[in-house]
Amino acid sequence: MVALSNKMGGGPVTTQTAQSTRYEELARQLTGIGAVKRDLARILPADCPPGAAAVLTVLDRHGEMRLSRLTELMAVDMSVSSRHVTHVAERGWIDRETDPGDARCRILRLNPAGRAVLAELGSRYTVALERALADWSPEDVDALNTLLARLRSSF
Amino acid sequence: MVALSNKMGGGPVTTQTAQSTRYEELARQLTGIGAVKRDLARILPADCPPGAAAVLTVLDRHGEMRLSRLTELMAVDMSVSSRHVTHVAERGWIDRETDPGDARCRILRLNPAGRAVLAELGSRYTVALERALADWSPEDVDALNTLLARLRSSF
DNA sequence: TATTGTTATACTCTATAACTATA
DNA sequence: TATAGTTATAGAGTATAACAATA
Repeated sequence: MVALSNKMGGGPVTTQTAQSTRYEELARQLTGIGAVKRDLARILPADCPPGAAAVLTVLDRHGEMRLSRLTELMAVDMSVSSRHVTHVAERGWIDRETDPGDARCRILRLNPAGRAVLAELGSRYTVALERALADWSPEDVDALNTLLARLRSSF
Repeated sequence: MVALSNKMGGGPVTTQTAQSTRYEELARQLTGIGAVKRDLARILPADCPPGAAAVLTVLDRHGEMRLSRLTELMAVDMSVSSRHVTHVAERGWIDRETDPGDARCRILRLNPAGRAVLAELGSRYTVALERALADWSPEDVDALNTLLARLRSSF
């Protein structure tokens, strides 16, 4: 790993300075990607802010769970996920059923109304991204997805 | 473009549903990347929040400019960049000099103090990313940088 | 009158800390 | 006593709209 990280993409061994630049560039790109995220957030329905959409998405992908696990998957503080969950529960998009094994916990479960919201979100995202990435090959989109997933798991 | 966007990466023609999934996956990944950004934001100096760091970075990359151009490059509303600029100017990291050609504008210019802050930021980012991405090849980091840059320009 | 910037206000996300209920 | 979750509070980012100054 150390040896590899000392090689440039297209050439021979490089300096520590060039190494730093590569990582600094990644930091810059991640900062800049905020604009893309803001653009996507703007297309959400008015009563479904990004945090609420994230709750629905995680429950759809990983199935029913307790708040502690949702918190872990969202990588935020539990106070944050708790508020987002309250938001989606108040709108009837998830059900909260007391955990039979531990009365302190409730099982969070996506319901049909939540699935409908999720379908609407997916549709809007798809329309927006299809338009923006019209000149991307599917392979490139997949490559970006793969690298982003790997980046997340590296943290 | 349309023909291409109807092919899967590793197989034959696919359905509209699978197409949507690819874009929805990208939306999910972009949402999830927020956790990485929060991690990186945590390593910033206390008096240099992400918005301030972004101002310094853009001025370093693109040279002196007026607020209107900075706003464009940061892809935010001018009210936002104006506040960030005030923040870094109050700390003496940039100079604001009246534009000779238009008294409404001021030229924003990174000064030595700002460059010192920027060097510190770069150092912290590099340390954090070197640790987190220890098992990444330089080629993969470069590939991610390239795709992220392309994503930004597609919006 | 149009443009550049600033500021007031409001909303969302986030974390820390104090608190409640249950194990 | 320890853990799951809630809520109060505060800080940061952002956008809209009203405003000031200059072109």
